[in-house]
Amino acid sequence: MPRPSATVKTAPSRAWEDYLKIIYKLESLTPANKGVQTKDLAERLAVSKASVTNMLKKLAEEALIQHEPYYGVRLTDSGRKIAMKMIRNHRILESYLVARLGYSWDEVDEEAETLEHFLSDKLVDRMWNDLGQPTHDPHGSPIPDVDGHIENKPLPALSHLEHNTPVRVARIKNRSPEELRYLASIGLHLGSRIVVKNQAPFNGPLLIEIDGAQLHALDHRMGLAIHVTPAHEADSPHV
Amino acid sequence: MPRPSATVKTAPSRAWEDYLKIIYKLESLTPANKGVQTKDLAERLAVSKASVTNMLKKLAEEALIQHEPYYGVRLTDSGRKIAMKMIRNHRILESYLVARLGYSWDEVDEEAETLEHFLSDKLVDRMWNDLGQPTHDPHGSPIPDVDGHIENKPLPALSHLEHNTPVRVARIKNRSPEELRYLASIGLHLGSRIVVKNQAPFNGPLLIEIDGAQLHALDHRMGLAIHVTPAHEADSPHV
DNA sequence: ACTAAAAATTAGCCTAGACTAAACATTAAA
DNA sequence: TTTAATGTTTAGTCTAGGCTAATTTTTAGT
Ligand SMILES: [Mn+2]
Ligand SMILES: [Mn+2]
Ligand SMILES: [Mn+2]
Ligand SMILES: [Mn+2]
Repeated sequence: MPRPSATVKTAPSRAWEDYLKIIYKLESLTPANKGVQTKDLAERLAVSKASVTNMLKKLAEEALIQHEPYYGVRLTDSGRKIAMKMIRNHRILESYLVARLGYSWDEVDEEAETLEHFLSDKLVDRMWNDLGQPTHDPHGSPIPDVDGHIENKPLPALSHLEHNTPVRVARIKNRSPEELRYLASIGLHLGSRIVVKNQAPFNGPLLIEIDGAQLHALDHRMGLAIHVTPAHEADSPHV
Repeated sequence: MPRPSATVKTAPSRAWEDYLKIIYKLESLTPANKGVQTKDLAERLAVSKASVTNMLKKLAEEALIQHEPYYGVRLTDSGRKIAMKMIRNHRILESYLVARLGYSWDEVDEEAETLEHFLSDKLVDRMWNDLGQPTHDPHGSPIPDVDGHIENKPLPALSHLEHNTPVRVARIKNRSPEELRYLASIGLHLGSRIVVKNQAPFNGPLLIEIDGAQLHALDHRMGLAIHVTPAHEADSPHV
């Protein structure tokens, strides 16, 4: 590696960017009075807890995070900016692969997870413009703008809905390729009209109707990942 | 980094791939009885000679090259295969950026130099098919096929031509973005019809006519990088 | 044939970013 | 309130891939 001189500011590495991105994602799942935990980062990044501690020290030195030992970690503005850039790169690339190169929604994440770190601003910008400046990716997740602002409208999950109220699928979070393929196979896509008929007790499976057709039993955890808007609001919310 | 276990074969790193690619490129400039020199690799890769020696040892251990100390280095079949894959990735990406995202030929190399290492086979294949399975990149360089075979037709350079014989530009090798922009600015593109009117002595500049229009003085070294076919052979050879 | 220059290697060092094992701090349970 | 479990940090290692300085080998010039 070309040794980065002490004075010249070197670009953040792939590792740093992934840490910052995951911290961002875990922040939203963290109670407001706590920071993101070392353990959770270690788990998501598939790395030892000691490695996380070690990296957090470096990120804190560069003022990308605030790290209070034993309390947890929070992004600073500059750290958040880098995280948002990764998410923007990721989601625009995923959108492009689906729209222009025939990828399906279960294939894009793997590709994007690596490439997000190596796409130039120019390339991301050109893909985004070529697509008509989309605001959401193929999973319905919002694309941050170039300044790092992101839509943050909380949408209810299928598992938390009143029964017999029609809704439309607006976003599907964090599912594995296998699960995404399964959803597609039962006809559940972004924009699908869903009616929850019933939920079995003890966090049991949901019974749902998809586009007025067949009933399907859907695992409770899957229902947590599927976020919806009221059916009347927008017929096909983003895409 | 996830420690690669001793038994599981790990993918070659970016550094290894760049070494193999540059070795491939230097092989064609090396006399048949010699190997590629450490010094030349160090220069092209912008690393120290000691670093090269060090890496060559590792590449030789994996049987990607044959390294005879003080003599030089040659690719093995498996090393060449990796080199060709990088060149294929690089050239297909460059082609795609020009054809689909409005890049000009001077902008693509920087992007491709990094991304070549991170593109999946699937993505490269889809870009290639989307483009209609091109055989040459935007600089006229041949694209290796998936098995690593590459067209190897030696084309004469402008600097070595008979005067007053019309030719067409078929390939432009290894020029900087600045030089490529200059060539475009004087109307010299792939497929341009050129007549060399004169060459000043002592490797002096060439006097050339471009598409029957104005005369331009062209530096001898630039003329070495511009390769041509006879004007009658194909009107617009690849592109 | 001898010597000087060029090229290559060796030896020793460094940083990034992993790891394990052990020590320490906090929280939850008894 | 003491203890056990959980989470975090520290200490010490390791590999990849760089570096410089010193040494060795080859090549070229006289
Ligand atoms: Mn994704
Ligand atoms: Mn990533
Ligand atoms: Mn190139
Ligand atoms: Mn490269």
